[in-house]
Amino acid sequence: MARKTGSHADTTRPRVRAAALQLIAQHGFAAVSMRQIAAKVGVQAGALYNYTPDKQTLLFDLLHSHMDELLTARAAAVRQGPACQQLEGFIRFHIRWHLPRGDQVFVSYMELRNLTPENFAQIEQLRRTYEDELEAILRLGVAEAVFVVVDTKITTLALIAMLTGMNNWYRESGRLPLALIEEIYVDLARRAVGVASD
Amino acid sequence: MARKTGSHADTTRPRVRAAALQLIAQHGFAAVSMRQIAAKVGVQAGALYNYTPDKQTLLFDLLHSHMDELLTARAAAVRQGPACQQLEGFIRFHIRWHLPRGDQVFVSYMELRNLTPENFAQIEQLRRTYEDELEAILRLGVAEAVFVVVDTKITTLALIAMLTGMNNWYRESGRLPLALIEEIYVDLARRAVGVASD
DNA sequence: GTCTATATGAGGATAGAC
DNA sequence: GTCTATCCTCATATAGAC
Repeated sequence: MARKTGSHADTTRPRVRAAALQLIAQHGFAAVSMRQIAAKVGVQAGALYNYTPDKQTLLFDLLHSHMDELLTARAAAVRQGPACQQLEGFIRFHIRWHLPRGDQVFVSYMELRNLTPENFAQIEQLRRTYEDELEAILRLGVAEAVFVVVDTKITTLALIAMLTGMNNWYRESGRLPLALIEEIYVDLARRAVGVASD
Repeated sequence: MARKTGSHADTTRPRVRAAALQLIAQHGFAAVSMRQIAAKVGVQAGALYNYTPDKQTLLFDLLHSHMDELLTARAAAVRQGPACQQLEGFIRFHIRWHLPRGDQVFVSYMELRNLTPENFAQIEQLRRTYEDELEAILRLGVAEAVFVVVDTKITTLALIAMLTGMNNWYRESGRLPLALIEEIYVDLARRAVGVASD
């Protein structure tokens, strides 16, 4: 496992990212040192600078990749049919994509304030794009007269918060199976937009 | 009269807490130095140690006070009547107590991982106590057969996440008046537990 | 690409004067 | 209670050998 020198860029780069992500999720960006990350990867601190110009860029790359992957996955999902069906699809997509990515989701949410203003603005725009996906569905449902929603923006934010909050407590070893939890959240979302459950 | 040195414990202590809270909310606990806090208070770093044995204890005190104040306020609120009325009361209480305390709420949520395990356990217990307040209402509603809820614990967590998420976007200068937002959330909560809105 | 060594600065915390 | 001065540790980032 421990080789002393040589070319390992292809394997080391993802390992740097993985180590950084895990440590930042556990301790927070500001509390994690480049030395800690290097130690987890198994290299010296100086070697990290082959993969990132500085610590800030490392954080930005992690968050940017996260949002890119999320939006790419969402774009690949089915987004057709009546609003009620699309809403259910969005909820299930969100849960299935976010729950297995605890560290990424946590870091992407908690470390926003450690981005420089320029980097923050970029990430925030991507986040907004994702939220707009849900709001568009709510608007569609209102237009179809199947959703009863006072304000689509507020309801969107409330639903997103509800969904994202799952990552704070969900554990695979928990009391309820994921399938049931998913059903509960689909039901909560349907109720939130004023659609009777089936 | 403006003295440069002397006894200012009564005024300095709350100023230390206020400065720490604001800086931590803005930059994060690990990123804030004792020197920064001292500068904001207008004293030298060493003087802070008259008010806290160390930085960790300062954070713990902030979070502990926050939870104490929350639970005290909640205990003083009306908690009688049918479940439907109690639910509405809880939602309004939560919003009215949390929204004006942006920094405290943010710090209390974001800095949990920077507590020592012992300190974390204490805060977590207080948080649980608060959540149990809401779950008790849901259980009551189910017992009264006016709420239709698959799982009271999950629904409790979903509602709390929805409510706490408000702090992330609500601004006094925002698009909608607080009174309307409150109505929307009361309505969302009612729908979540399966009660038709009025 | 990784190493060792280091420049340069900031961090938490303490001691002792006033 | 606050100040100044300082100890000691640790941080990010860079330079140059291999």
